[in-house]
Amino acid sequence: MDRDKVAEILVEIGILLELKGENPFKTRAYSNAARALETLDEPLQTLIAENRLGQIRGIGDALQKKICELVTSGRLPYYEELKASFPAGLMALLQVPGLGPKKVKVLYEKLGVASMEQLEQVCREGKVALLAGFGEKTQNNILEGIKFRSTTATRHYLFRALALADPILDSLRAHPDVIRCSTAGSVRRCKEVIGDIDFLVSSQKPAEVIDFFTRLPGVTSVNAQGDTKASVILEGGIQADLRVVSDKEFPFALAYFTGSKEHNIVMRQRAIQRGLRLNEYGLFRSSEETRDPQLLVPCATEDDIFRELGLAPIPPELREEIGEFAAAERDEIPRLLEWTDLRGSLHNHSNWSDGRNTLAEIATYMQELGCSYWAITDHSKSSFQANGLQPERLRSQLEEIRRLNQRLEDEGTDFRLLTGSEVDILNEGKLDFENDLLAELEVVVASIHHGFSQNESEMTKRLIRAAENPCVHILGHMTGRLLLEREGYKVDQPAVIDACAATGTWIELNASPLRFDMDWRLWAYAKSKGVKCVINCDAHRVEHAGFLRLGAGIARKAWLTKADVINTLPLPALRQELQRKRSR
DNA sequence: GCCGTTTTCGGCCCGACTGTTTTCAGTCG
Repeated sequence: MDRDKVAEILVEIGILLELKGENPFKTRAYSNAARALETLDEPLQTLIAENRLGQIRGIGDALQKKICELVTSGRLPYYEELKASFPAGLMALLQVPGLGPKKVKVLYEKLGVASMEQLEQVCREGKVALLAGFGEKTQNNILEGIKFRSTTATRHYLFRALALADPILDSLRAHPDVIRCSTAGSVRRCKEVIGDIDFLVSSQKPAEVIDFFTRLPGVTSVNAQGDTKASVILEGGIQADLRVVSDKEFPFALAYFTGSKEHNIVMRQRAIQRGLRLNEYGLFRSSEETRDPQLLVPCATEDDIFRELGLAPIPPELREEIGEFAAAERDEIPRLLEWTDLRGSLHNHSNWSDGRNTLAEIATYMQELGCSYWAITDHSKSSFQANGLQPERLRSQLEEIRRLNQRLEDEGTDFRLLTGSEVDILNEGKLDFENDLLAELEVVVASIHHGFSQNESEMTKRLIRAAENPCVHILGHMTGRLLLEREGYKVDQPAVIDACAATGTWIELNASPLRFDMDWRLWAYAKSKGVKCVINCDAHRVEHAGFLRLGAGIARKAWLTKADVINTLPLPALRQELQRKRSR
């Protein structure tokens, strides 16, 4: 059994134990262990083989034994028995807003509720309101929650969240009673998908700001509204939360609400170790709960808080408790990539295959945007669904690109279109074009677009064989995943990374907000092997150039610097690097 | 179930809001 599946089961055990009413620290131990597994930077198999699993923080004797059992035998009777002790539909009830393990347990034990349908029925019959600890309002809220879940998704694309958040942030910023404001939460941490949008404001008149927020255009309903916070639903069903604090509290609240939860726990523990107490209102010289301003350690910004806790400032994107504390203690937080470091994209489409715009439109747009280059990598012939190019059409496209570039040169501009192809990786790793044609192209991206059902070992071999082709510069969207839509195909990504390291092949960070593939969690390994990243828009229309900014955000989350990313190079240096693999 | 500059037992991050209570439990972030 692989690592991700094991982590999934550990999370499930944690939830099942919560339903059983187990000690909350015990249940948390399971989700902590799952997280620890997800962020391993070496194969789980190796750790088990070398008996080093117990050295991982968060994995003790009991969990080590259970994980070994799962990996080696693929089964865990403890889990199976636990799972069998509850009906299958019970877990889903936890998805209803307002329902946690305690309430679900009561619903199950008192009313026999074991599915969403049964829950809806007992609510309609008025039975829920009669339970101890429940009431009319809870019953209605559950019905509302069921309805909400069935009509709107609970996870959203980052770019949708940003599109909603930016105008709200502008409105808040313009409000006379707002001193400082920011997004917080997963949006600020640049997670690939988000659950809700968090806003933080400092103000001396919180009531005015909260009232203003709940009446903003785009707000469809108000879930909760108090003295310091409000929760609303925006058009499209995305939940947005606002917190209002005093300006003195702002940096502490910003750090707190940016999270992640796991990151915050470590921050608090560090405070406790220093005889301090950290919460959203401040860092206090006290081991007791307090908000005494006399005891406050003054901090004007988040950076000051990190320094007080013996840490170099940690950028929001890195706050996932995946090694940022060790790095910040040693003052080794890298200077992360800025999106303005990027000079162009090396994987894009035109109307020659399934893109919207002509080559001339693309050249004009990208040049005006300030790019130095833009590769045209339309689909190859096997992607007939995407109007893939036959060799003859590709050769005539090359001609047109040369003519366009000549015109650009005559006009005295430095911007250039680069010729290229997103060539299909066929079954068994053969490419859709012969090498003599690929060798004529400046940029070759190799990607998988069909045959998704092959098993992991075949997929891995396909990708490795493509990487071994001297004409291939970049492996495109490694897993083919579409966020919130479909899982990627199974592939042993570390093995493919190893092959890229051995062959000098670059790996794409596909900046399409539906993909963000290869996943940010894997770049630390790639970087350790010396594999370079290319942040590509996979643009199908000129406006997709905006994806560069999102891709850079994900790259920051992956700890990447300017030096790790190929398309920060100016054109002459890029051309040299493109030649390098072919002359190996 | 994990963990140790409080070290092998007794802790484990912290506060706001809601609803059902009348002082608090559950949920959420």
